[in-house]
Amino acid sequence: MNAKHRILLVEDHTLLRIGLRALLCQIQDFEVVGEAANGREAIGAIKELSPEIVLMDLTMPEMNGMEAITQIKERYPQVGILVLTLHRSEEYIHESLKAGANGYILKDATHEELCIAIRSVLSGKTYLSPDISNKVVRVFLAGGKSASLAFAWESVTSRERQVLKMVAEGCANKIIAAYLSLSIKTVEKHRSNLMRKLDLHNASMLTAFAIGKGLLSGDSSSASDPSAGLVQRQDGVI
Amino acid sequence: MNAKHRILLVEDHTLLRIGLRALLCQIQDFEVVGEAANGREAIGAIKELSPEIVLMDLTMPEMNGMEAITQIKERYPQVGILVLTLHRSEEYIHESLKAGANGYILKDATHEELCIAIRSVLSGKTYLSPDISNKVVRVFLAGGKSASLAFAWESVTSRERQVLKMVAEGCANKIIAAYLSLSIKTVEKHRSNLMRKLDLHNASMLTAFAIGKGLLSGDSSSASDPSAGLVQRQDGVI
DNA sequence: ATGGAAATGCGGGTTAATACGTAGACTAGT
DNA sequence: ACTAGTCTACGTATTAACCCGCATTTCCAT
Repeated sequence: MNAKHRILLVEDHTLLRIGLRALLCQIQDFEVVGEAANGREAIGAIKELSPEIVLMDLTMPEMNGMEAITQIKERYPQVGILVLTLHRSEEYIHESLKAGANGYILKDATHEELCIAIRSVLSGKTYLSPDISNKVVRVFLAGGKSASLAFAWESVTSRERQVLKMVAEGCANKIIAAYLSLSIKTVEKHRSNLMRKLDLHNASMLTAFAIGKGLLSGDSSSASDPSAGLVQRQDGVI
Repeated sequence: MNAKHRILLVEDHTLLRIGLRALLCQIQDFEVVGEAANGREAIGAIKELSPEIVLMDLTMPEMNGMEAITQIKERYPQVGILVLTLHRSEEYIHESLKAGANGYILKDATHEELCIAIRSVLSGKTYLSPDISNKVVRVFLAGGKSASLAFAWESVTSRERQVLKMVAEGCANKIIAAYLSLSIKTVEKHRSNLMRKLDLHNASMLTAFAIGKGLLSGDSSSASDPSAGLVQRQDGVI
């Protein structure tokens, strides 16, 4: 009866990780048995430490949260996964829940909410932050309409993603064609297909979409670095 | 000699804030005298609590860190300000230091580094994370070349920013002209001036820049989700 | 007051992007 | 062998974007 609940923290921001540990250790029946700074470490840590629940960030180097969740749920389906992130977008929520997350809570939650969320997941329930559950409910009421965007995205082929990435980086069709050894006409076709599939109607929208998708500049910190996405490929020298 | 150093936490992510409090309270001579979730609250808290040092995030609602630092240093120049953020971009570093920050540390720093940074600022020194000081030195060696982007941005007029925002939202010139009651030619001119000033050469680059600058309120998913404006309250546990 | 910057607007011209239709080559699955 | 999907590519046409110079008005600061 004295056994503490074993918690694993997966979070790349060291200070937040240590802070969370300090916070959770104050709770009588919680025990932080380990920490990991990315998805790969997390999987190793689960094998070794067999925690009951994992608190997981989504945007991390090496292996991101979504992939990690998928792999963890494949190998250790009994482990509860509570996503702890700052991302409010339906994109992340949808992907996380689809990957098998048992809860989704925001980093601006309170201490109390975190505890409630952890206990919910420990007892087998699914916990969503109020903001998050609003979105989920709204999509549910809308008949999963916005899931159509996720569906549309899955219909985008890898070649098209490649083109999308370069478009978002500011490359002109001519540059993309040269870089990928294609005809401009082909690039235009890919671009046109992208816009049709995603229901976007110009280069700006494609760029905003790609950035939101995280196609540019791996980590979230440099996602808000104005100079990060603007690579020097516009020079045209390949 | 038993007086503890008075610390104020300014950070919008509640969990990190509480975690930091728990962390810093473990140090003998540190005392967290207050917390604030944005710049406006921070200024009020300083007036009331007169801390020696402020740990401040940069990206916050209501009033962001940069503005807050400027105002705090105007009114309470004796208060040390240590920026604690996840942003590694020269943009933020430059702006923060220019506004008067006494230190700049990243959220993936360790517990020990945080303590060292706080003590450095308390003793009147300037502390920069190793990664950060590297960048500062590099820019210094390059003769401040990359500060040119920050300078360029300041030369962008408010009307141009307005146009930039709409361009990044995917609006065509015609739409922008109608919305702002302008001639298409004028919009084209603003757009052209923006591209010249910022050294960007098409709509995609403008969009990426604007998103990096945080000119767009919503994320990409809500940008392509027409129903994203609706909100409703709902209980957390489902 | 007078110069400078900002905002607005036009003309003329070039280039790039977008829309739409068509179609061959290739791959993978049935 | 047949089918479906993707990647590739072209043609044609329209629209939007981009570049350059110039002019006007307003407003602010020296």
